[in-house]
Amino acid sequence: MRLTSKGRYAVSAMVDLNKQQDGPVTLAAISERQFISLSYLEQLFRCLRESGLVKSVRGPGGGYLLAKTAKDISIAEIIRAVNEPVRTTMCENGVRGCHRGNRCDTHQLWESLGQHIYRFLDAVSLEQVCAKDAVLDHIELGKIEDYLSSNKLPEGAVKIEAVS
Amino acid sequence: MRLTSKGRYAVSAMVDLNKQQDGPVTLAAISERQFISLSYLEQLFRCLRESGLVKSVRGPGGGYLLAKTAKDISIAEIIRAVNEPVRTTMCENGVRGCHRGNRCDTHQLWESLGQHIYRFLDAVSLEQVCAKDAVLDHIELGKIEDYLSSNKLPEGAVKIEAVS
DNA sequence: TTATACTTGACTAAAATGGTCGGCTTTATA
DNA sequence: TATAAAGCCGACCATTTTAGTCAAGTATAA
Repeated sequence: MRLTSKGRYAVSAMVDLNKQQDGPVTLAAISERQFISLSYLEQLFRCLRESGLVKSVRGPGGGYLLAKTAKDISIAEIIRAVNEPVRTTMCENGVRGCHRGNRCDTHQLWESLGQHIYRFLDAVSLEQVCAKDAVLDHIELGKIEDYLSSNKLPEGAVKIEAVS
Repeated sequence: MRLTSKGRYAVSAMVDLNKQQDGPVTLAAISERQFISLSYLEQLFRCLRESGLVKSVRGPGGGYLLAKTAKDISIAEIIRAVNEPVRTTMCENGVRGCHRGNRCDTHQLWESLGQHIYRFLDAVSLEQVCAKDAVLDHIELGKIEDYLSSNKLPEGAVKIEAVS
């Protein structure tokens, strides 16, 4: 998982989609409201659909709908959907640094940070972002404590590609 | 503050520097150990010096030294030192989205995430990263709770440049 | 005075990003 | 059943950013 503006565009689009009440929402409409080019939205929604976050209705009157309720969609899922699966870090394949047997010093730092970011984004749902007076600082703190105490490593955690 | 490999290189170099015990450390030596090109290190250390994290000794036998103790240098400082100051997000200058008076929906999300990352990196010191058996997950959790309860907004927090 | 090491600025190759374009398929409805 | 609305899909491309090189300095210990 990487943090790029592509992911941010995707989140904006999903927020917009969630706010529209009835029937399929066309990309053209999202494009106008969010100032994202239609072609780019097509790219993003293809990813979102393939990840099972939205479903499409073709033909006139068609558009996109959320495939699950907003409460069950995390921001992490959205961002992951539009980014390529992470390449393995250099720490594993030994191209530079972190090789010849000695584990690199900063490895754990980046891994820890990556998990930290992942936990944050995974703990925030689309619904929470859409809520008018969401106070994310408090929302996520509780969740994060749960994660840490449960000690499970979230699959697909954020990779801060380590270099040496 | 941005998270790029430039920052990761800088952290690796600082870790290396801190591990060398006596006297100034030459960039040539760091270059060899960390597999970072000398020219690139020069660029990085210029930033680090200008930010007051290291000091240089010129001439033969010269090199670089930490300007403060490792305990007093946070990873956030290192990364900030080698990256340009953040441009204001689009949310403020109204180029696209988030303009015409209505504050963008995702603004708070990215701001919150940015602060979250910042707090993490600010709570970890160079010394901790160098410590052999550091368990960052636990180290940072305590500190983060302090931050949240003390309610102060760290200046220069991480910006996840918001787009809409 | 010379070799070592930092200092500085200009330049550049490669990759990522954020798109565009054109043509296709599905389907409601007139 | 013709047509237009909408999604689907693959190829392509310009710009920016990143990571790095190069060349020409300056300071200083020995």
